[in-house]
Amino acid sequence: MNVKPFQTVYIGLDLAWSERNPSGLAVCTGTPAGARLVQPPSRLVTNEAIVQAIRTAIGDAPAIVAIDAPLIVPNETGRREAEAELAAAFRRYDAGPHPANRRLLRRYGGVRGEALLAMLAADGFGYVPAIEASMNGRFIIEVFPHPATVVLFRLPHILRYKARPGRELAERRRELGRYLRLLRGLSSGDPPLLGSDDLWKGRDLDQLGPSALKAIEDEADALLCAYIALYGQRWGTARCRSFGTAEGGAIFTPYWAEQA
DNA sequence: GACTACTTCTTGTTTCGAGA
DNA sequence: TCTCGAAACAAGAAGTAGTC
Repeated sequence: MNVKPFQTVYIGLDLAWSERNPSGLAVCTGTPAGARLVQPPSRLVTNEAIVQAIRTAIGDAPAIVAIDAPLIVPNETGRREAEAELAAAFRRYDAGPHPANRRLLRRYGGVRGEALLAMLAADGFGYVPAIEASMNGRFIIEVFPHPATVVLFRLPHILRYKARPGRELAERRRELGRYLRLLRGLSSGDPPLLGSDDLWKGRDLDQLGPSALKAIEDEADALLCAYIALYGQRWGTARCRSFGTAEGGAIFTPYWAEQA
């Protein structure tokens, strides 16, 4: 991929906890003033495929990879400080994060995020707990889409588009359709994300089953992760906040300007 | 056999009702 | 009023049953 000088590549990765399930990946390029989607969201399975896709996308350019998955998990049991703080701030919006610990993640083959960090370190990437405005280089951050949707789209609670016991397919379709419309609206956001206007437009969600909906969810979350990276570089701590610590794991998310 | 759909599991917090 | 326990809810993934 040919990236213009001084442009940053913003990569969103909705990372599955194990390689048994596909992960969504979206690639945008631009500057803190705005970016364009250059690679429509896709789904990849293995760590190798993900790393190769990232290497192909970034070339020699600086890049920020925003990953929706636990990256630093030092605790054997319980939950991380980041999850406790995030839950306290966003629980009223039903955006409580899933507890992550090594014992739980061992069921899925270990902390996949740590493995990816190690693989991408060879390409000059370093883990950071937060993005500062206009920072330049190659960074990896951990993000969580639900709080981001609440803040970016000013929602009273999260969009309930994920499969849950008792949640009807019709509700999932309705909420996912709403989510996709909001994502397309980022073309007029601050910063704007262009090129996503036609995404999923030809898909009739009412005709899709749970698996097809899940695939679109993964792609949509990947796109939002990429936008969080762009948003973070645009606003930094003025409109974003990092929960937790670098040592114990941190989750970076857009935050209300008056409270960030 | 491959795919889809549904249920269950795990961890931790919040809410609500019952009892002291 | 306070404490305790049960239920509900969030998340991602595994396991199982059903269908083609």
